[in-house]
Amino acid sequence: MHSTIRDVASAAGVSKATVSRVLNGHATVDAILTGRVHAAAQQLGYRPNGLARSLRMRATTVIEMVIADVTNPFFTAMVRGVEDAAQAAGYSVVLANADEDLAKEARYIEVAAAERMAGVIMCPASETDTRVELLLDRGIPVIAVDRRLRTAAVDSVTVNNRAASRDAVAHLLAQGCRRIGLIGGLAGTTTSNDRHAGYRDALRQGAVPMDIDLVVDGGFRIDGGYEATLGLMRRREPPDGLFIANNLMTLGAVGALADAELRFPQDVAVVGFDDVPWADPLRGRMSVVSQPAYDMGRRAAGLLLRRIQGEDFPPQRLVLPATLRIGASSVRRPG
Amino acid sequence: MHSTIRDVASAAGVSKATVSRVLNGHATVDAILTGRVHAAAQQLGYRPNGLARSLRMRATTVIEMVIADVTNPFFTAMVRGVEDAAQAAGYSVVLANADEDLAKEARYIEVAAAERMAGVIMCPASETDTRVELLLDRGIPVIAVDRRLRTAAVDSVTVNNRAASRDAVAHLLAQGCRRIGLIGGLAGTTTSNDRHAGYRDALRQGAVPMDIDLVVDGGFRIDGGYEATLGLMRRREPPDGLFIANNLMTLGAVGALADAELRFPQDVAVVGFDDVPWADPLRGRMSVVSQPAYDMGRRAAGLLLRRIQGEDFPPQRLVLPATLRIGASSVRRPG
DNA sequence: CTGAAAGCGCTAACAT
DNA sequence: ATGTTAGCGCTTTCAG
Repeated sequence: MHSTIRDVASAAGVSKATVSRVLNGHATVDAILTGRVHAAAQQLGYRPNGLARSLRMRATTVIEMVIADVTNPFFTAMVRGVEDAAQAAGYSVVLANADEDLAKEARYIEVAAAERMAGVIMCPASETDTRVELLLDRGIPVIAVDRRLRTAAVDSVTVNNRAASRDAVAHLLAQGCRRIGLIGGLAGTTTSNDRHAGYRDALRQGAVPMDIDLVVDGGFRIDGGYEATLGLMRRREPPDGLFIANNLMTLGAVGALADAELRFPQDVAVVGFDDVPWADPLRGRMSVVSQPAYDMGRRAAGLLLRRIQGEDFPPQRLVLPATLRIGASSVRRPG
Repeated sequence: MHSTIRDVASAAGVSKATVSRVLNGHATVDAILTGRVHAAAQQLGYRPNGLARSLRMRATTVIEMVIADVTNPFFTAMVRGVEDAAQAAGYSVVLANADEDLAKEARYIEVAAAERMAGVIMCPASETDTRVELLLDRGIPVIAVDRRLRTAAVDSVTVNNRAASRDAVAHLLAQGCRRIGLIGGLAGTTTSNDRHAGYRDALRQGAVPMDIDLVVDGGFRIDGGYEATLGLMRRREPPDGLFIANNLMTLGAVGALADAELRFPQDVAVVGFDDVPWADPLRGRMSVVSQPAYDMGRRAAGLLLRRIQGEDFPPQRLVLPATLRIGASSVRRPG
């Protein structure tokens, strides 16, 4: 079926070692033999068996990226960054969709461990329960991106979630909002916690008492955002401002407000975290905290590649800036 | 670092063969030895090396899914279908993002070939130039999904693109449209060709002359749809109807119409192919041809699994139904 | 029922 | 500069 290095060797009249040397350029080989090897390989359509090679070299050239939700463009933008950096270094990256589900995530971690992948970049589904030790125990380097891990001393690439969230909520206060609702993310993730903390910071600084009834979780999903918003806006005393902890939930919120026949910013001022995907229908309208997704991916890959190459350095915690970008959805008074 | 089968064997006081037999349940092994093996494996945290196992067994348990564009929810919905079917059969699926780029696609095909993946499901970037032979030559089964391949006798799972497109355009004609623009996809893909053909079919059936100036390509991308729409609507004689060959381009078109201060269906009636992602902001408004994305993935995986298991049958061409779902965006006259 | 040995395809000492 | 050999970790005959 498929030819092996052995077939190439005998076709070229040399030893397997010579074929290997020619194809990997590790040592200098006589020009004429080199030619014969290339010709034979070409003619036989030879492709090295990566499995055998990896087994022997105790190293793969594939990176696994475990993302929390393939349908979220924020993650797919990160993927692009990872791919570009990895491919420039000769690695390919395969994606695994954990779907915010610890069991699925664990399965993909097992795959990476079993296939002895070169390294793993992941957005952990949980700060504490993600089974990253299965990788670390085997010496497979791991980088956490977007969300940190509490369990282990792994490098992370995140944004300043807390400060950016504080700014966002402070902006709502400056617009005159006094009852600001929080649509939170997935409990157990650092992004969710940090954004929540930023919300509290802003209220404290603004000397606005926190009303626990205005804090609802949406699980980082469209439906969650939809339900949470509807729930909040149907209260006897609905909020006059809304801070929403991710892009998907913001979309859900927009849908919910439309269904409830409420307008923003008139009925409720809205700020979301992360750019809203497919923003065209809402173009320029939404106020959001914008994140450098592509760059986060690139930096994470850079860190991972250094670890893969065996470089040793203390665990890094890269924090990139996320910035509030104000659109119409939150502006209630001029200036 | 990580323990091998050898370590487990000596810890349990048995041979490697016995460990293998216990762990794979292939043969009956004495209960007491079985217990010792499990205990040793557990205690050492033993995980089989998938590379070595695959090398030996000449078979992996990983499926690669090459998708044309990770940012398109249509593809990610298919991914879910593939994952569910594959995992039920004990396979895991890794994703590769070809980004509608033949070079990237080829690289991921090489990865699948090198890693001897069990099989590949792909949405080929080109009907003719996608290098599937690299897989087929190595006996790795391939299923084309969403788009067919012309090159080889590979199974495919698609929808009735042509007929559904004809219906969509016929619907626009029934609304009184006489100058219907087509925003086409990516040249070289069967979906693009078939949807184009359906458009022509409808015009012919409706005895409406085709105006080549109304046919523009948008490359299946948001920007492409945006530019194409803007270009069409700025003509001296702009179209009164628009058929748009995929969801992303429909979003771009919606944005373009907003920017041009045109309303639909009043100024131009619009039908798109495939559900519009994040439809909430447009909820219920868009007329679209709806595709069973999840099911396409599931069926593709089913076919692939049969091929992987060595079953031999003539190349299948599964065609699932796509159906026109009429919303407000295209309705101009009652009834 | 269990162990010894061979071998999957490759690379890297070690010889020559 | 090239060939020979050993071995990566696993499964699977083949003996016993």
